[in-house]
Parts: sequence; C-alpha cells; structure tokens
Amino acid sequence: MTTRADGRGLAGFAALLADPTRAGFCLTLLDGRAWTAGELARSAGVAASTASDHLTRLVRGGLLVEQRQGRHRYVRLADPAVAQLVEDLAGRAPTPATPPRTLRAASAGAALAYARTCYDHLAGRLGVLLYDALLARGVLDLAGGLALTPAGTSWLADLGVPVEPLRAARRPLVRDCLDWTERRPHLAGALGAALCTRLLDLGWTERGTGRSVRLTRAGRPALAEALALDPSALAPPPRDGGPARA
Amino acid sequence: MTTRADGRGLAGFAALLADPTRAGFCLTLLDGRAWTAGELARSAGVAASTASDHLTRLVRGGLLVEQRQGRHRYVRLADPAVAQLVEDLAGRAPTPATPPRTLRAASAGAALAYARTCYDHLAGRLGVLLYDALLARGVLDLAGGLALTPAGTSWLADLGVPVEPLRAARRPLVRDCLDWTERRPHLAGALGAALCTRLLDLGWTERGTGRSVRLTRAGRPALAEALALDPSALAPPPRDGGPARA
DNA sequence: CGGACCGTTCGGCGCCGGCCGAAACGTGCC
DNA sequence: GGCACGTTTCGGCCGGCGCCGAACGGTCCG
Repeated sequence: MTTRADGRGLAGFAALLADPTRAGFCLTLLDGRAWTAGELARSAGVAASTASDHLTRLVRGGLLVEQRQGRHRYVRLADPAVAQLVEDLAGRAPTPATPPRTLRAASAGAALAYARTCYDHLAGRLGVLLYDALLARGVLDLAGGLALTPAGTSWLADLGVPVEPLRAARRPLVRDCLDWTERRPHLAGALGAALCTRLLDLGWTERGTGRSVRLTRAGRPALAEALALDPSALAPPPRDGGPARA
Repeated sequence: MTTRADGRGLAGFAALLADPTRAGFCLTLLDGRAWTAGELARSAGVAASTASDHLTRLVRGGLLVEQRQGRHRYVRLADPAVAQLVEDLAGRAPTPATPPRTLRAASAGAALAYARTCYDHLAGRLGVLLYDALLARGVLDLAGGLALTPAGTSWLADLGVPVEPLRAARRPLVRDCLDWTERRPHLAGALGAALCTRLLDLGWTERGTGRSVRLTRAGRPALAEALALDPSALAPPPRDGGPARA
C-alpha cells in the first residue's frame, strides 16, 4: 500500500469556507476593516447566536482574529495572506449569477466596478488602470515576474511612498491579484496596500459606502499627471440617477 | 440595507475541498500525474461508487479535468493554478499531526521530506536548497519581489533551459511556494516546473514511488557544480534500513 | 440600581451529504 | 458470444451541521 494522502487537515480548513454564511462573512471582511459580530449577523441575515458560533470557528481556524472591546467583539481577517486566499478562491468560484434586482443595487454595483478596495489595496477599473499605467511608466516591470524598478522607487518617493520600510515586511512587496470584474490583474502586495493608503491620505480618493472608493475632484487631475495619463482616461462611471442604459 | 456579500458561490466551491476524501484526492493528484478512478478509490479506502461520485463533482467544479480511455477514467488537476490553490490551503491547514506508525511509513516520509514533486516543481529539502542557491548565485533576485535576473537567464541557458518560451505562458514565470516540511519557500511557477523537468531529463534526478524524487549518483556532483555548492551540502537522508534513530 | 444592549450558551429541529452494496452499463479480451 | 473488469446509477441509512429561540452573563449609561 502506498502512502495515503490524509485530506482531513485540508478538508477541515476548507470546511470553514464551505458554508454560505461563513463565506459571506469573509467576503464582507475583505474590505479590510474590523466588524462587530452584530453587524455581520445583520448583514448576513442570520440570528446573533448563529453568527457568534460561526465567528468562533473562523477565529479558531485562524482565518479571523478578534479584538474584544467592552461589550463588542470586533473581528477582521487574520492577515493579508488570508485575504489573498479568499480572493483566489472566490475568483475561481463560479459566480452565482445574481443580476442586480433594484436600481439602487445596480448603481452600487457600478460604483464597485469602478473602484473598490480589495482587502487593503485598490481594485476595479481604477485599480487595473493604475496597474497598467505603472507598467507603462516603468515603475513596475513584468520581465521575469512582477518587480519594482529602480526608477519606480524614486517615482514612489516623489509621491510620498517610501519603499524601504516595505521591503522589511515578510509580505511580498508587489503581487498581482486577478480582478473579479475586470478579469485582469491589479496591484496587490505591500506596495499595493501602501499606494492605496497614500491616495486616501492625499485626498485623491475617498471611501464610499462598503468597499467602494471614489476618485475625488482634486484627485483626478493630480493622479492623471502623476501617471502621465489624460484625465479623461480616469473618467468615473455615469452618474447614479442618470439615464439608465437598459 | 447595505450590499450583502453573497457567499454561496465561494461556499459551494470551498465545499468541494471540505470533504476528507475529496481533499485527499486533490492532495494525491498534487503529484501532477493522471490517476484512474479506481486507483484513487483504493488509495483513499472508499468504495468505487463513492469515488466516482466525488470525481464527478470535482470535475464539474473545475478542480479536475478528466480524460476517458476505454474503460478507464483518468483525472488530474485542472491546471497549475488549482495546484497552487490546493497547496496554499493545505499549507494553512493545521497539520493533522499523524506521526508515522510503521518503520516503512517513516522511511517513506524521510524520502519525501528530502525531495518530492509539488505538482510540477521540486519541493522538500532539495527544493529549498535549490531555491537558496539560485538566490545566492544571483539567478534569482528578491528585491522588489521574486524575479529572474539577466545573469540568471544565461545561467539557465547553459543548463539547457531556454527562458523565452516560458515568458509567453500566461502562468507567472517565477513564484515562491511555501514548503510544508521545511516551512521555507521553494521555487514554483513556469520556471520551477521547467527546471524540475530539466533535472529529470538530464538524469540528475529521478522519480521514486509516489511523489518522491531522488538525486542520482551522477546528478549530485553535477548539480553541486552548477550551483557552486559543496556536494556534501546535497547529502540525501540516511539510508532506509540503517540504524533507526528512535 | 435598573434598563438597554451586545454577545454567548443550550436544547432541539430539520436537512443535507457521505457512505455503502447491489445491480446495470460499457469496454476489452479470449 | 461470453467473461472479466472498471465505472456508474440507484436506494437507503446515518451522522453531522446549520439554524433558531429562549435564557443567561457582561458592559455601558442614566
């Protein structure tokens, strides 16, 4: 008899994500923020007791970490690697094919498709655009795997993103992450996170509801100049409430 | 009400790996080869009918692809990305802590720990050693993410591994993959696969039973020279059948 | 101290999913 | 054609898991 592959460990771990409610929690937490147990329960539409049980399992399984404050229990994804894992899995999973039912949901979907956070970095059309522009400007290079160029380091310094501290992290500096909506890569890794934070700090972008992100009035020309792009290339989606296209 | 994260797609996909038998199948198939339904059933210790059902699901879910030949049904992992996913998940899963029961199993474990295939590239002590040596020789570079250096390209050409064709693939050229046994990275990606194949072609390594790989008599000095290492650094584990240490 | 609120524990219900054996189906071989 | 063998389909059994509501324990606030 040959060596038997014991699938129990893997199966037990995968089982954590094999429940729609728990999976939904993880997807919700992909926004990178900490949520309370009650918020997650309401957002998923289950009883508080049910959510409590699920969270306990996810924490014990190492997918989530918790932080108790007073009578609140905050949870968030344990680390970027978990976020990456959830993204990878979700990206492979067949989309449940749930077309938006209401106008409100449709416009929220459009906002998310334009720009959103993917755990701690930027995704959506804007994320992909940024990725492409960084390659075009020679900040990143694809030959032999995605890498930051020397010229890129100084470009980032000009923008106010010091690269050296990021190298110290155990996390990969640059990484590509397949975008769900665009089906093309955007920038992840420590640099992707730092860049996303910096854009928010500069006021070029700001958080909307949920995971959505907006390019601000001031941010649009500023980002276009930094990337040597025409501002029209960064055009946001048609206004919410405008003429519906279908 | 905010946008609800629908976890059904993700959950359904994760459920494929959430069963010990199915997970075991995937781990077994990590050797990169195609197995018949019956072989997998025996190896997992379940009835043929049970295995058949599981395989159908895994294929429908896109994790496996099948190839029917006469009265046999061959299955293998759908693509390298799936293998990567399984590796990532298995790497995070808590080890079931199953100490080897028999001497035979223990020695098989030692052989696997020394060198094995991880889907289509080299893993184990030898895999990690190779990874380190490639970094030390400047074939690979870690600054700004793992990348192949220009010097590395010619080093590979000398070894008989043309890099250009690999760049054309949609698969990342280089990628690090966390080694289960060593808990340190080894080389994956298109280059990791090509290098593994080349070593086998050169006769420097050869396949053992299951996923295990051996460094051949001729391969040891040859590989040591190519990597500018002392041959003793590539020493295999103590012989099977030798004095047991416990 | 009493009330509002957040979270957890407990018991119980219902369903889904994994397992098997028996029988049917197809293929290859004699 | 007849037989052997790999695989699939079909019932049926059983255990586990997700769900809820009710009761309980903390925490914050007035």
